[in-house]
Amino acid sequence: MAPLCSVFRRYLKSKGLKYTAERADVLDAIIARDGVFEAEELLLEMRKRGHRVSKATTYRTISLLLEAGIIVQALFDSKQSHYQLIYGKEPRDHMVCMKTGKLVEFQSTELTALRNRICKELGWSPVAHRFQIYAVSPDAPRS
Amino acid sequence: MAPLCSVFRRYLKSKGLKYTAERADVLDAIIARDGVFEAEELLLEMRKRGHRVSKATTYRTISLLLEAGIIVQALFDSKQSHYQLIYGKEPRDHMVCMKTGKLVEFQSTELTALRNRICKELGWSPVAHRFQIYAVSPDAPRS
DNA sequence: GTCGGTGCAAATGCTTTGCATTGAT
DNA sequence: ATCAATGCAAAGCATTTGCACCGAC
Repeated sequence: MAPLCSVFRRYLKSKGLKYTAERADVLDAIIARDGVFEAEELLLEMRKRGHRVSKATTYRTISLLLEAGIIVQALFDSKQSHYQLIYGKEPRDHMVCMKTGKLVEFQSTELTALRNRICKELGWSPVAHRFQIYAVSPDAPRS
Repeated sequence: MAPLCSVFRRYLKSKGLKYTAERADVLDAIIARDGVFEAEELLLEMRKRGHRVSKATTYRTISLLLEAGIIVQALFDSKQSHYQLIYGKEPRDHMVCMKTGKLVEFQSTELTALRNRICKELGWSPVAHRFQIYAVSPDAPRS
């Protein structure tokens, strides 16, 4: 599997765009987080490493990474966007604790199979899906 | 099954709040739409019927209906919130066409069973879930 | 020297809030 | 009288955009 930066570089090249230091910084910050992240967290991560990338560039890079299929939008509860590195990984779904906010990722091939079956019945061609479970984790204080 | 307005009224009463004409208007508009809706659409719907409810009150009422468990947030793709009447209905999931934007609702007991199984394995107690399939509908023009 | 890239600040657009007024019990 | 509800306009907040400047090829 090609390293992420070359995947991104290749994508950019195909669009006549450049792989700049700022774009590399954003990608590095995403790799460092390795999980669900928000735009603001990337800014903090980069600052921590002494890199100053503007908010605008960060958002613009996130946008490119989405287009490239390297990251996807993940959670869907808050108003804020959450993203997640996806390239080279199995798609992951999320379970969120309604009391503690704890987030657990899981994957289920059964789910994908079910999705494909539902699509087939209706004559649609599946592309992707999102599944999020709201639940209470065992370590939540019982009310 | 109790009519929606009494469910709402009962909820409000339990919180020491009132069932006002404006709140009734919002609920009526939601019932009239019968599907996924946005705040702005409710304002239009109400205007169409000659009711003037402010944007602020509409949002405040949506908030109360969410608390009451009468509606839930539905789609999760755009920045905008989408809601859906849920009380007295089976939870419904969504399939969105990536080319035409067409929206289809479906329900799957299998999905709920799968959700419960996943929770059980991890020791969590399931409360709710959301599932959205991204696909291409058969009536989309092939690229 | 032409394009794209960047940062800044301003704009956007949905949603929320502060506040003065109004209404119900 | 008290307590909540309403409408308006202003504020919030994540995200996007316009613009001037910079740099690579």
